[in-house]
Amino acid sequence: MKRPTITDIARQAGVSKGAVSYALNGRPGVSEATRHRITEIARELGWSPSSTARALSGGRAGAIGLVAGRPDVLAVEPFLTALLEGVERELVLRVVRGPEAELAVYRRWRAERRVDGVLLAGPECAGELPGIGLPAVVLGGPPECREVPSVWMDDTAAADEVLRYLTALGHRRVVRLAGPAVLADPRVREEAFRTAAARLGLTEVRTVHTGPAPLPAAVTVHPPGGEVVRYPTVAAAAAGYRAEMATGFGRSGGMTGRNSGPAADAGSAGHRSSAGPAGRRGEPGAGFGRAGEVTGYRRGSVASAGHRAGRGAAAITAHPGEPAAPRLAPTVHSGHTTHAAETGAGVVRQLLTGPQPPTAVLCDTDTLAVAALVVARELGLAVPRDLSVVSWDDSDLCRLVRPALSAVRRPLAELGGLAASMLRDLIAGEDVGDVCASRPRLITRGSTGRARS
DNA sequence: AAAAGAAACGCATCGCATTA
DNA sequence: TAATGCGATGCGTTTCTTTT
Repeated sequence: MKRPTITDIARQAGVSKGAVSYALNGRPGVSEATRHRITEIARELGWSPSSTARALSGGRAGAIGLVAGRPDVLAVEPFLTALLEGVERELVLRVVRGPEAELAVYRRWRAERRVDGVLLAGPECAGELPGIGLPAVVLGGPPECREVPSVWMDDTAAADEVLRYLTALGHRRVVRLAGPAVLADPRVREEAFRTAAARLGLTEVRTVHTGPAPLPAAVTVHPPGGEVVRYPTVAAAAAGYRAEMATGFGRSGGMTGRNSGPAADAGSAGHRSSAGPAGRRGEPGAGFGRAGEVTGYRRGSVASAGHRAGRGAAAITAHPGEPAAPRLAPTVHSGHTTHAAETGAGVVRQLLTGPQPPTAVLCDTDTLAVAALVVARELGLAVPRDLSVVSWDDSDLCRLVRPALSAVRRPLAELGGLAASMLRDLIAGEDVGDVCASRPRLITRGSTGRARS
């Protein structure tokens, strides 16, 4: 049976389609009696608006988009459900691998007018969105890109609360397991962690990366013999760099052919867990200048982050000194771990069986935290007697495992709601600023206890 | 003020005319 | 006869202009 339209309602009510539209949209232009009659007939006929017709008439898709990178993480991390609970809008969801694929989706959505705007699950592509012409809001990240507003969470306060709590329990050797966090910028978390540790005088805390290392906030490419170019994001740098390569960097010298340079294989190595020339993962090494600036960023580093930059050996400089950007790992290695939990478990095993094992671990995701629990059990360690575990994500998983995990509860639904609201305003042409969601809170459960002396 | 009527939105599809 | 090009039409809704 054909679905009823406003034409059917108009015919039955003896009015024009325009009158029906006004009546059903609560707009002035019809009498209350006519409005009531039209509303009743619409209800009797079971009318509901056609979204395609509205999109046709209004020039709007009536939906927003979310591109989720790191499908492996999505498969196991429950954050998305909590986030979407807050969004409460028609949402087009797409899963891709890597920033380039993500940007391609945005361009296609824009060309097809598939969505009116997008929520960005990270800051990597934010700098590109204004150029593409899609209104966007960055989720979870810090206010970093001036063109794109962010809705973010105060990880600094959360890190402070966690470290204070652990310190009060006597913990001094604390390791942060930095995983492939999806809705937070790992650089901000790292900075928050370091700052809080410094404030508490904790000298034995450190970060170990179990997934991709943080990406730089801004990138400068120094092509051999060419003009220095500055890009707001790694994605932009890779795209620009590739374009430059196509034209041969002004046909200058310096092209040494395929896989030139010491880091040329970084991209083809798949998931690399080791750091660059400095050796230890997650710590600055050779090629680093003073704190806050990294020089000599190698081609392979960018390529491995999902941006195949092409051939050549241009020097690439990351600028973590840009807003809210702490120190960087020396090499941006494999952008996408395929088995986050297994990788995390391996790292925890190394930590706990090595010299000076930590008495507490703070895990970026609940999956990592569960992996830590499992490994501790494998090694015959009791949680929390021998090891305290804190998750930086509080999902159902944290309550289901035994012992239940102490966790930082982040306001994900609130974040989603705020982001959707900001995006709606942005689409309507209003000015939107950065917004900070409620402060994350530490929920203590059975996985944390006094440090073993 | 209330209501009617027409135009517009973007795209797919159809039918007709023209050409090879 | 087949292929191609082009204009007309319809879909459902909103919005603007005109009329009562």
